[in-house]
Amino acid sequence: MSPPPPDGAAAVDMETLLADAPAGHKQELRLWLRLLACANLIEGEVRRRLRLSFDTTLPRFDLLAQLERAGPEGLTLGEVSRRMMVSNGNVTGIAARLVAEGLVARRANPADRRAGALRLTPRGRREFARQSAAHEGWIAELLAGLTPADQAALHRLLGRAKSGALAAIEEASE
Amino acid sequence: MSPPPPDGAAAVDMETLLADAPAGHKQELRLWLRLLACANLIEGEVRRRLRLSFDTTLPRFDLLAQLERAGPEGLTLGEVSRRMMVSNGNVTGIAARLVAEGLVARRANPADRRAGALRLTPRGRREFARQSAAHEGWIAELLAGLTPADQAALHRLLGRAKSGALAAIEEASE
DNA sequence: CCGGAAAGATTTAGGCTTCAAACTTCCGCG
DNA sequence: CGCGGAAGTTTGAAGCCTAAATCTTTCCGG
Repeated sequence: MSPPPPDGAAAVDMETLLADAPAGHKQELRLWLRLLACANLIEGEVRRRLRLSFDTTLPRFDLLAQLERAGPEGLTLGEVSRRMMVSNGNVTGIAARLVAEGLVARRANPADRRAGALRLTPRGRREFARQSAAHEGWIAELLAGLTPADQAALHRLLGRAKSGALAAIEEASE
Repeated sequence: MSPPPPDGAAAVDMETLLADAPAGHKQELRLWLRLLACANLIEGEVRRRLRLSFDTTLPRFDLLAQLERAGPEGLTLGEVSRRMMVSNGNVTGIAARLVAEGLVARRANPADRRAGALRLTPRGRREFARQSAAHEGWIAELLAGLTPADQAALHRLLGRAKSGALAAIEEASE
């Protein structure tokens, strides 16, 4: 999603197309497509800037953020995977790259040799501080089209949507 | 994302964590994390159901949707890539798999041998109809936590957010 | 003490995604 | 005509992601 596909042509996304469609179609579908388009648009731009400014990726950034938040104790791989809401095996790979880059260190836990802790190295901490500051600015910039009141309202509605979806998922998997 | 990671443990996502954070942090960031969490939650569930019910994926479904909407003329690869807002090379691979599965056919264009058209096969059309009906129901179900008024308000706010983000991206790339 | 279930982590196979580099075909201009 | 750039597509390298299988270590009940 990052860059409006290499060909610089006018992007006609699915959402725009559906708006023109025969209509009559479900309102929920239109809402969902817009939500998705909106999230993908912003996420893509953030990914692009992470790559251009810091030569890194969103998953790497997210993992560093988890470790920064976790403090000096660090986190196990499993804990990181739960917090990032991604699979276990996925974290193995991302962590391996960050270790190779010297931003993250693994320390064995003598009390439980299965679970080693992941921690930021000093360099990792410095690097994340730089990235994090830029990231926060980007988000503010990308959401600047909304007034604070809009932001609050959107936050509230998304909260409802999230709980509703969670309930639906919960119910479906019984 | 899709399934609360294989380990069935309680998911503590980044958004929840940030809410607990020292506070004082930017409102935009909280909004963004919630938007992302919400979109990922729903998208993940849709992906999961597509896999379980139809043994397919979201990109495949999206590509079929584009072709269905396009009518009997079909679309070139480039046109599909623009509409799906993904890279050119990406569509090559997805289309190749759909062709191998017999849901999509390529037809050469004698007038321009570079650009062949992609079209649904009869089987592709039938299959998409099945998937599409289920998909629409899923979305309605997952968004059922919102009243129609909530949905309308959310749709409107997301429209503003999208335009604002587009403007910011536009401005940044000048 | 010991045998099996449970937990943490890794591996494997397959798919999606991007960017950048190549390739083919088309088109316009000299 | 013929050549160079533009357009459409493909390929390759790298990374992200999942589900499922596997391996190691721990824990617990008998």
